[in-house]
Amino acid sequence: MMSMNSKQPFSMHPILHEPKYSPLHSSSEAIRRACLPTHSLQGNIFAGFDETLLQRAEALAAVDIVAQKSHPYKPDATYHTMTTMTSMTCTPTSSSGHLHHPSVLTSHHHHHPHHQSTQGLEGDLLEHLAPGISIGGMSGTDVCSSASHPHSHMSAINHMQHHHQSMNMHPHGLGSHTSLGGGVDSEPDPRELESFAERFKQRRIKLGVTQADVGSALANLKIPGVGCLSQSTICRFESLTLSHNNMVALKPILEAWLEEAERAQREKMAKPEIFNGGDKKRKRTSIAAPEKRSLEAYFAVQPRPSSEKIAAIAEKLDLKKNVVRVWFCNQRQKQKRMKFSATH
DNA sequence: ATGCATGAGGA
DNA sequence: CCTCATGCATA
Repeated sequence: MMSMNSKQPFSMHPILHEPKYSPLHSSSEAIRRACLPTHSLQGNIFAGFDETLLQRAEALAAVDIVAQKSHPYKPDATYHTMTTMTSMTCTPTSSSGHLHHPSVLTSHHHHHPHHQSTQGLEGDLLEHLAPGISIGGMSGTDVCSSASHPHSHMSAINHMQHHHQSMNMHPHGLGSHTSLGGGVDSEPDPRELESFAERFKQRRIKLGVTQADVGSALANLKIPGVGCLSQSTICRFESLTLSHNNMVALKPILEAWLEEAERAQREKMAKPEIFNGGDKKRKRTSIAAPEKRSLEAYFAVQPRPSSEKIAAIAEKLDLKKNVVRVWFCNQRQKQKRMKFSATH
């Protein structure tokens, strides 16, 4: 309905890239892979019929189109994976499968202390927390600004030369090992995350702050290891469309922001001032519907095609190989994304 | 709210 | 090359 998207300042510089944090990859990966065997079977079957595979998939895709009105076929095999003959086994409750500790995010990052300070520090404070509801007026456009290159980007949050030891814990959250007495690592409790996300969104709206504002303001909180985040991420957090680990990692940060923002608002209200800055940049390649249908069909049969197959698919669909590869990566990510709403 | 993309880090 | 966390550009 209403897109409260009033601005999207930031765009960070691609200059720093140093070490990096180390999430919990391997573990979840291992688990995931352990669940794959099912595919191998069919993988072998199809291995000798590459073309058959492709044709079959395409045919499937074609059927899809027609089927939309005649059969109860679902065009988005993507999320259902295998409509045909595969029955993935260990995925259902996979949610619990890949949750480990929230060691994500850690960072360094230099934030420029920008601010042309308009007035006292109060306004400043507010601006920091919510660039949109600031008093002095222009604030929005300074957070992690730097726009310019049509492609500059990189991960903002991360590293810290700390040893990212895997003191991982189980979905019980009793790690408890002395890691700060704040709440940096909370319990991997899905329900808590879910309710927090809802609360967060509501209070955020109450504050009259957009998702983009939150993302920007985050950098000003100067929480060790935290820079700004994009509107996308805030949105995904609120809608729980992030991985569990990601949610767990972001929660304390957003929680901190929320508290500060509300505190700031309490001590001084301001008039919302809207600012907009617009500058265009990169162009997003869009995959046409037909191609997308084919890709989905391929994905249904083989979510992880080899380089060769990707190349073949790319050629058949007349798409760049990399586009196809990335598409598959993204599909996999989507397929795995935590939809606790469904499983919890 | 989402689609396509980048990149670090891990094998 | 993959996974994961994130982001820009869009619908």
